[in-house]
Amino acid sequence: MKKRQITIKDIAKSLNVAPSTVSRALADHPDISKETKELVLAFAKEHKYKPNALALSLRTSNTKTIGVILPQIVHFFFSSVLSGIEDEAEKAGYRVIISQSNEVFEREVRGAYTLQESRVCGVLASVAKTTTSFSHFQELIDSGVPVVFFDRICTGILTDRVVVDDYAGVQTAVEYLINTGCRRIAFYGSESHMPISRNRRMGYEDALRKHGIFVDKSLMTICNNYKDALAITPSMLNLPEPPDAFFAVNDETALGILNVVKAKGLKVPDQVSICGFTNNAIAEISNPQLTSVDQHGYEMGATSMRLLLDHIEGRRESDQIVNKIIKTNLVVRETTR
Amino acid sequence: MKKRQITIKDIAKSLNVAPSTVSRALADHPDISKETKELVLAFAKEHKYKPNALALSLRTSNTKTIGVILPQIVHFFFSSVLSGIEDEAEKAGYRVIISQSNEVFEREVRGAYTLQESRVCGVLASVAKTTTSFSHFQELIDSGVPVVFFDRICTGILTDRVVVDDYAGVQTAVEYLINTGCRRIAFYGSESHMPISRNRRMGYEDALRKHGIFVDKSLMTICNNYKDALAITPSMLNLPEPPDAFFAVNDETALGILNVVKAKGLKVPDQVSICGFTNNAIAEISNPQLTSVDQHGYEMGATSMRLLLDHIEGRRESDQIVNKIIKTNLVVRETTR
DNA sequence: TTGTACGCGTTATCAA
DNA sequence: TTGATAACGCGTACAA
Repeated sequence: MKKRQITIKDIAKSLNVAPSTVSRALADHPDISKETKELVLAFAKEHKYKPNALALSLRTSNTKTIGVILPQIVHFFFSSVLSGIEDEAEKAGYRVIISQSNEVFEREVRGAYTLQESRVCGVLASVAKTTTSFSHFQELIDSGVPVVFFDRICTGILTDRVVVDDYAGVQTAVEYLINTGCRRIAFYGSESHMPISRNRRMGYEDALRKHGIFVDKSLMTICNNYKDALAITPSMLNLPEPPDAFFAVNDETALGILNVVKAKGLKVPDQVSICGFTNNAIAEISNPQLTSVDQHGYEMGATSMRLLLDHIEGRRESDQIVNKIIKTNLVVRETTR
Repeated sequence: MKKRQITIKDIAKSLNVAPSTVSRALADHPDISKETKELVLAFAKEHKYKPNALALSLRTSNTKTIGVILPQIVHFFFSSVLSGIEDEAEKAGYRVIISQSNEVFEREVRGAYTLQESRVCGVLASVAKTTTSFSHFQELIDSGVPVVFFDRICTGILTDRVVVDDYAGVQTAVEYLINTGCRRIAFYGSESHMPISRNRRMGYEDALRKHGIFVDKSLMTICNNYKDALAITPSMLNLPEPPDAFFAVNDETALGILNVVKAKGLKVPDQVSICGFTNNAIAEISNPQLTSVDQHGYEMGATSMRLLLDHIEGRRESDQIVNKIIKTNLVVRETTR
């Protein structure tokens, strides 16, 4: 039951004028007489005329649309970023098409392809964990579609990036733990090849070294979710020299640790400090409230979008690459001294 | 530096054939000779030809795009729904444009308008709290754009709806509390005029009445976030006859209650039972783990999308209205007996 | 087997 | 002040 929407032609026919006249009247062109304008405007309003964005885009070669490729919408961090992107896009009069990869490489590629078919003006992307080949992104850039990577960037590709200062964020947090008296600090990280994972690990190691603390591999583990944290933490606590603090690369993991530690009867933060990363909504809600490194997802989204718009609207040399770094900040709550 | 993408015309010119020949070759039309086809396909592949979705949409009057209007992307429930929508849309070959209202009426209206300009094939919407006039949705429907409301529906408008069985969900949960020995059950709800709020309240009241328990207004309060729960709960506990159980319309609120109750030194669930709604990721992570009513956001999104597709692709009489109800289920964890 | 012409909805250009 | 025309990229009915 597809009802065709009313067009300029329809208005023209009904009013016995030329389509071009209607177009000009609607655009408030100075050449059009007051009477014709009023006539057209009244008719358009009555029949709820809405310009066809497709036809407009085709004519102007400008879709006023940007595409977002991200791993998972449901994650707090990514949905925060998306929210920032959408708010900023709407302010600038751009539409937003989303494509979630669900961490599946093939779907990410398909998404990039579809966005290009849609002739988006630009793409904001955060790559899937399984992605190791980046030609789908390179193809976008080669076709003249600006791409800005956020968070999970793509080192192989020369383009704008917006990242959080993972390294400094972790280092600051770990130093805080050290300064509050912790000496055996465990690190729960991701094994991935992605820069963010490496940066966080380095931030941890360097903080220890800076304070002359031995980097003990037995305190470092691959663990980045709640369930695994429940499974792994008991053995950590049973070490001959157990940790007196934990740093986790996300808040779910930190809460897993917290729950195990509490169940063991250890006092938080008196005997064990815990610090997470992201500053998820859950950090504030946990008990005791979780100390965490705020990743400012919303701001990252808004910043990425603004960067992309600079490109799209020609406010910047296109061959100039910008790397924005979003400052993290440590939100000290109750799981640390 | 907007580089124009390669078109069928470009290919035609380079290969000295007519555009229509290229078009047919790309579509694997039987009339085209093998040689020409191979020639065209090879050239297209080499130059990374991608069909222009705009031109195609304009020709076929079919954008293969759907629009989503929702209050806030960052909420766990809504991002779950969105994820379900996107997955189902991608399966069916549809693009997804998002528009978040941030609970602001004017922005919701603008979103509906923009989606109509984009000539979306259909719209999935959940209305803002501040929305009391619905003409922007009616206008979509009047223009032949099918609309499916999810969760926060619009009673004034005759169209498909997908809701969770709030009433039954709450009733079941409250009955569970009653059956496990609770008698003074507090209710933390929303004051809104929206059906979901009313349904939940009725589910609560009816469960009590069914079991011959007096509906005590002093146990019912307007409270639907963590902070307010921290503020309000102490006075609840100081009532002459304090509650022995709490039901909250979302999980953040339930956790606020939980934290206050624990701080008071009351045993959960021995002295006080607590039940939330949504079954947020945080429910599993809290300590003790929160009993909650699972709202199945992802499934709601997927179901809504499928319903919309039935409409769009003509698999259903367009004047027939469908109300889908997503069954909730009570996930009993550790905050209830 | 391939080419020509048209239309989808719009606006800029030129002509009247 | 208004109208006719062409073009954006594509597919298809019709002609060759």
